[in-house]
Amino acid sequence: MEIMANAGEFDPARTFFCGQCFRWKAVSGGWYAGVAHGRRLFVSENGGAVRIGVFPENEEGLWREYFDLDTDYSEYVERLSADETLAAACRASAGIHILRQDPFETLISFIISQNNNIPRISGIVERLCETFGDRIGGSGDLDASCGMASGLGSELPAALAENAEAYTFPAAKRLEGIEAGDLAPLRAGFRARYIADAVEKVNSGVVDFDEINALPLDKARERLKTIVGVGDKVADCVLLFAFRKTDAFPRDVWVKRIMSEYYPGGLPACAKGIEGIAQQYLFDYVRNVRNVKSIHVGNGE
DNA sequence: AACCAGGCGCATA
DNA sequence: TATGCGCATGGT
Repeated sequence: MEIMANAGEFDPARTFFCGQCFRWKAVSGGWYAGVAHGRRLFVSENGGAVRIGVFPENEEGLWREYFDLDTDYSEYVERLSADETLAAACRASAGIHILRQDPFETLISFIISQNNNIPRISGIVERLCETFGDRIGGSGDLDASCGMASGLGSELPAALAENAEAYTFPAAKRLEGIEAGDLAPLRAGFRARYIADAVEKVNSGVVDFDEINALPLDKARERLKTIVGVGDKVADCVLLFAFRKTDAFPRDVWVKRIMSEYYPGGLPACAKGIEGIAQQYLFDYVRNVRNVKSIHVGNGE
């Protein structure tokens, strides 16, 4: 299917590699492959048109929501550009969209992310999916997808054939009763017991995503933090990347460095209410655009 | 061979 | 409230 992104800019690479998700990868022909909502998904963009290769084809609304294609990001950029540094970050990282990811997947992924690096985070998440998820992209799906893809240009079938097989992220129910020891194949280290605690609290209803979604930010954050291994940063990642609470403001070490360098007194007034959006531009800016070595690292000189 | 990685829990003052 | 340290694992 083809969808026109509202107000132009949607950049798949910026969106997928700005640190909000861990399962998307670039494949051939300008396509990106990922898994969401239990589907194998291929995406490309050209001149404002977002092409989505997925089966079944009749869920456009779902993908509009997942990719946030109906939000006008130029309004965010315009607001944030009142500040010089944010303006530069927005320019450099144009095309970022905040995905609406599954809450459980986001929670587990960012528990895994703590004191960890991105390649290893992705590896642990992938092993979780391979071990406990459902295999998708079998030959039946492939045939259906190739038929579906015929209107999307000749590039997709090649990209698809090479990357057809994938595993869904397991639902919490699938992991019911799991203990840290059962997660040994993931090689998640000390995070295994955090994952187990999250699974237990989600399945028992102690942590209820619908309730959390309806709560104001502070209350929602506190609820998530009842899970062992979830602090302010992981909680805010869930609130921003799963519930799209734009005032959530995950402070990782990179954002902290930016804050101490540019905003010792806090974000400027133009970011009020959209701190999370500002955070994402800033994070991508220092990690993927600006020379990383040029940012002030450490506390001394 | 130390040091680091999208943090967090716990101990200590 | 504010520091400091250990933590599993894997890559430089």
